[in-house]
Amino acid sequence: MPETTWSALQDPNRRAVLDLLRQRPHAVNELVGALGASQPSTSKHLRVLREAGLVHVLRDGQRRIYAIDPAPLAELDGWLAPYRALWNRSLDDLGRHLDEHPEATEPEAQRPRRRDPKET
Amino acid sequence: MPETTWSALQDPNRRAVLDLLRQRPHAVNELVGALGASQPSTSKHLRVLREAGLVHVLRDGQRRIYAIDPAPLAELDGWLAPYRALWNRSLDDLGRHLDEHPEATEPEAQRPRRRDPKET
DNA sequence: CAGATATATATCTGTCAAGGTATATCACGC
DNA sequence: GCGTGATATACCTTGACAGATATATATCTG
Repeated sequence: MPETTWSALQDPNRRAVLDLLRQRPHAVNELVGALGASQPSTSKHLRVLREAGLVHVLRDGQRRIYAIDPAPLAELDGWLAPYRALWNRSLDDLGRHLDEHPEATEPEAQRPRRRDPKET
Repeated sequence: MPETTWSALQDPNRRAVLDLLRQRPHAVNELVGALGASQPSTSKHLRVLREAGLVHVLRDGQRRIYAIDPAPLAELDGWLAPYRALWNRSLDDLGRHLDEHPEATEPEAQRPRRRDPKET
C-alpha cells in the first residue's frame, strides 16, 4: 500500500472530505463550507487526496466536482485483513488477559470494555 | 476514532513494528534489529504506539516485551466499514459507469486542454 | 471585451515530528 | 555496591506540513 494513502488519511480534514464524498460528489465550494476551512486550504487538501488516488475530479463548467475513488481504501482494508483475526479472538481472550495484567493497559481514553460484540 | 491511531499508523516504521508484533510479541532489541533503526528511535516509536493503545508492554526482567493490542485497529476497521459498500458495488457498477463516461477517468495530468498558450 | 465567480497555485510562517547523540533509569550477576 | 546490559528520555537539528494571504487561471455573463 502506498505511503500516500496513509499520509492523506492522517489529516482529519481530508477524512472529513471523504466522509462527505462518500455520500455524494461535491463541488469545491460545498466542501469549503462544510469544512469551515479556507478555500485555498481546501483545494490543497483535495490535491493531496487526488494525488493519493482517493478522489477524482469532474469539470462542470467553472466548477470542479469531486467524487470518491475507493480503491486505496480497499487496499487499506487489505492491509487490515491479517489483523482482523486478532481482535476476533481477542474479544474474549484479551479480556481475560487484561484481568490478569491490568498494569499492561496504558492510559488510553476509552477502549471497548471486555467483550462487547457490537461496539462503535 | 482517536486522532492518535491515525498518526501512529502513518509512520512506516510503526506499521512495520505492528507487522512483527502481529506474529508474536517481541523484545525491544529484536525490534531494533528488525527495523534497522537506532534503539532510541525504536523506543520512541514504541512509545507512540503505546500511547495510541496499539501495543502494551510486559516486563520480563530487564527486558520489555511488546505485544499488539488490536482494539484501535478494530476501530479503524469500523471507520472503514461504511466505505466498504462503495468498492463492493464499484466492482461492477463503476465498470459500467466508466463505459458510459470514459472522459471521467482521464488522469487530469494529460487531458487535452483547450487552447493553452504556453504548454510544456 | 469587462467584470464576476470558481478554483488552483505561490509564498511565507509557525508547528510538529523524526532521527541522531548523549544521558538517565532500571534490572541483573558478581 | 559495581559494572554491564536493556530500555527510556532529553536535547538538538532538520524537514515536512498545515494554515493564511495574495495572486494566477479558467469560465461564465453581459
